[in-house]
Amino acid sequence: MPSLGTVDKSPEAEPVFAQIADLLRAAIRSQMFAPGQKIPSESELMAHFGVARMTVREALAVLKGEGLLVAEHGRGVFVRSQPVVRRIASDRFARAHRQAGKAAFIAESEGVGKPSVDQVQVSREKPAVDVRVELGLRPHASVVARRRRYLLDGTPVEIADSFIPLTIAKGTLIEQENPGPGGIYARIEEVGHRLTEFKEEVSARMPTPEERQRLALASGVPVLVVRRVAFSGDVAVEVIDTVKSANHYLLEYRFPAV
Amino acid sequence: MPSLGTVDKSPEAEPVFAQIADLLRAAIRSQMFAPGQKIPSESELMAHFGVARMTVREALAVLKGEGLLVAEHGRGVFVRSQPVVRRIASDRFARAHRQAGKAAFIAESEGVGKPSVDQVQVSREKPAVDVRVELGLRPHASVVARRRRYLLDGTPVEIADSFIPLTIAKGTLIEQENPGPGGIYARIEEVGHRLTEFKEEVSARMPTPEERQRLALASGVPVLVVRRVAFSGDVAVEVIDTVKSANHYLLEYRFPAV
DNA sequence: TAGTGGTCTAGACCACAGC
DNA sequence: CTGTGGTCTAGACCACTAT
Repeated sequence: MPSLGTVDKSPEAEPVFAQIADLLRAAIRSQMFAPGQKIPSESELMAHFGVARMTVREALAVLKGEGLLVAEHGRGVFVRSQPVVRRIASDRFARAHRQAGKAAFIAESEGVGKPSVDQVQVSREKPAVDVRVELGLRPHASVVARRRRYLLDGTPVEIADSFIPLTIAKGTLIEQENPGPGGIYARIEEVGHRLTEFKEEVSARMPTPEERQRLALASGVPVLVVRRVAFSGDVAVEVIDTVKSANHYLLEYRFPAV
Repeated sequence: MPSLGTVDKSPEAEPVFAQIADLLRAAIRSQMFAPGQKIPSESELMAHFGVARMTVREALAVLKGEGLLVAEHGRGVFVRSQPVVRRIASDRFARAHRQAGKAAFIAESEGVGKPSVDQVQVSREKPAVDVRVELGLRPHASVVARRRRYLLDGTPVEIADSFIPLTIAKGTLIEQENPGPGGIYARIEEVGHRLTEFKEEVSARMPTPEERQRLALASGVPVLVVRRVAFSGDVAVEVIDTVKSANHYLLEYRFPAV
């Protein structure tokens, strides 16, 4: 084991677990432990620092929470290798893509990996209040809800729930599992709602347990929460709520100076 | 203490700490424990579930990591009250704001709170490689770096590091602590670089310890990382790296369908 | 089988908040 | 002073991985 330094156990010093976390963090940053590499076992760290196991584990918990380490049961603790980031430009909704039969997720996946979709659920329902207001619907109006998960090379990267007013989606392929070439937006334009503008609201938070499970997130990985509203003139024709693994996404926006 | 249910300690059941975390999470979601309210103490939870203290603490650690709970030493553990979210639209860089003497952070703070800036550091330096490439500079070119922290009603919300080519900033107010009315962008336009476009790249991750300290972040709060590049025609005139508390920000972008 | 991390116990002493 | 959470010890048994 490479030299990790020692800790100061005097009462006025920092907590020992914090010192160990700092030393390990510095070792990782300095590449003493490279991404993907195994760090010393808990037993070795106990011996090296002369502390109890829980103290070592607390230090490791700090670094797992920062997303720097991942544990693999029975194998060891490893430095998390940096993820491949997907750069998504805001032209991913270009009409040219739709006319070429590409839905947005397929367009943005080009050159990154093989896109796929699963856990598709389509239903008619009463929308939540905020969705209803965003769509400008009357209190008892219905929407078609499309819920699904997107994967890249088999790795789940995004959960997406779309809501389209029933008056637009009724009887179209939007109500089927497979909405056809060009995706939902192509179908919406076919029934006469030419898309003119998008609005996206971006925030971040820690995932819920269900999101962690569906996105197969390691601890210490937040999610990007994006709500997009598609407009045809002044009328909103779709609201989509997406939850993206922050590991896999980098969103790019361009806008003119006005 | 309200009824929290019981745990199943049989070997084939879920780990006890996970069950306790689930029960507490459900109690919080169902408003049994409302935001800001104190949850039962560790001793009470130990007695209620009949487990050791470390088991209770592990359950609490899970919920702290999710951002649902915060501990206050000597007082108790509390349900985190939901933060005020700042909605920031992408017109915050409008020239009209600059001409009214408002820098971007002041413009975006209107109606939200009282903006302020501290920890200002201005220096000339060699930029990091990625900044240099983004600015299209030659290998030994220098930039003016402006580092500062933004606060809203005294609460730190954002760390921002700007880099402006020395050829643009030299001898202007950009090299002073206070860049004057309208901010940096006003000064850049004054020396003949009319801004035409912005690019923003948005991602999220857990904060480093330094960022946690400077932004006064509770555990379980990620940061939004935004790099913005300002363009005058084809030439990049500024790169700014911002780290924002995800608690306080909701970014809004609008873009036309093309 | 040996070594790893995952869970859990039953204590201890400390620092801080509030009465 | 009491009760709270923060830190730490020294064990135990389990589940998983690799050989």
